Amino acid sequence: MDLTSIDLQTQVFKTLTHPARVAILNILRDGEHCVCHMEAYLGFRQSYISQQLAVLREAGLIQDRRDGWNIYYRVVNPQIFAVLDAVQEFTGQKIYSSSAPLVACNCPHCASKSNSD
Amino acid sequence: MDLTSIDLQTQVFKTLTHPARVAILNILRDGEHCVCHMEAYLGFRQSYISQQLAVLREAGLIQDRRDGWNIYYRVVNPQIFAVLDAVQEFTGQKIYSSSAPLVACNCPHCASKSNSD
DNA sequence: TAATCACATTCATCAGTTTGAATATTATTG
DNA sequence: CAATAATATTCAAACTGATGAATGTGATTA
Repeated sequence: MDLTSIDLQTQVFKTLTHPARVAILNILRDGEHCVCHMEAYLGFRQSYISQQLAVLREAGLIQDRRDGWNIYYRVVNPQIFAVLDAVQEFTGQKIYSSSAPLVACNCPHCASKSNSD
Repeated sequence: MDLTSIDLQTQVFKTLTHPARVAILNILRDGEHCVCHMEAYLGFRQSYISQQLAVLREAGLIQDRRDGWNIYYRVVNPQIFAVLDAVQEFTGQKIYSSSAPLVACNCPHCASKSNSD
């Protein structure tokens, strides 16, 4: 049997073994967000979040886009959410819906959202 | 936000980071199987498979049942297959269907199957 | 009860991951 | 071009997991 093709799958699982990384992906369910969001929402230091973002980026799970001062991250392939959904079903721990409210930071993206509310 | 509830999920992912363990779970898609199956099918030494089975067992993903000389393993909660399905979709690596043919070993279970063929 | 069969556990070494602290980079503004 | 804001990288110590070799256990048969 071909364990090589399974390696591709276990690599994905490896990337998902860290709570902060899973939390980040859950934040990205409703589209792109800047790093300051994750800082505000997760309460970790900036450098720590950047480390986890680097792991997710190198694993090919997320992409970044710069806009002025901010860098916005988004998921490359939304099918990753099906993996998160499945494990949430399995554990009975549905935490995030795709419309989960996020804490606002002072990036232009959030500022405009707050203004329009 | 509650990272504790995410820990439950990352624990599942941790258990799935090993190719042999994912392969074992895929073997268990079509019901219970004895250890000799996994030996025959995966080509690992018996003690190695037992080690991986212990990890899966301690993680609560599989259960065992003794019948004479053989010990049969089965998945506790079939929803785990949805997790495997999701990651196979994500990577584009659909390896196993639930009707994947298995190598026969000389346990009573397989012997009766081989006789009926 | 001794031998055997199927399976489990222990242990030690090696490799990879996590984590925090410190520092670097890059675009933007004045 | 100097200062600043947002984010990234590096490094080292502590921890965790993988692996193989050897051995243990427990049910079964003779």
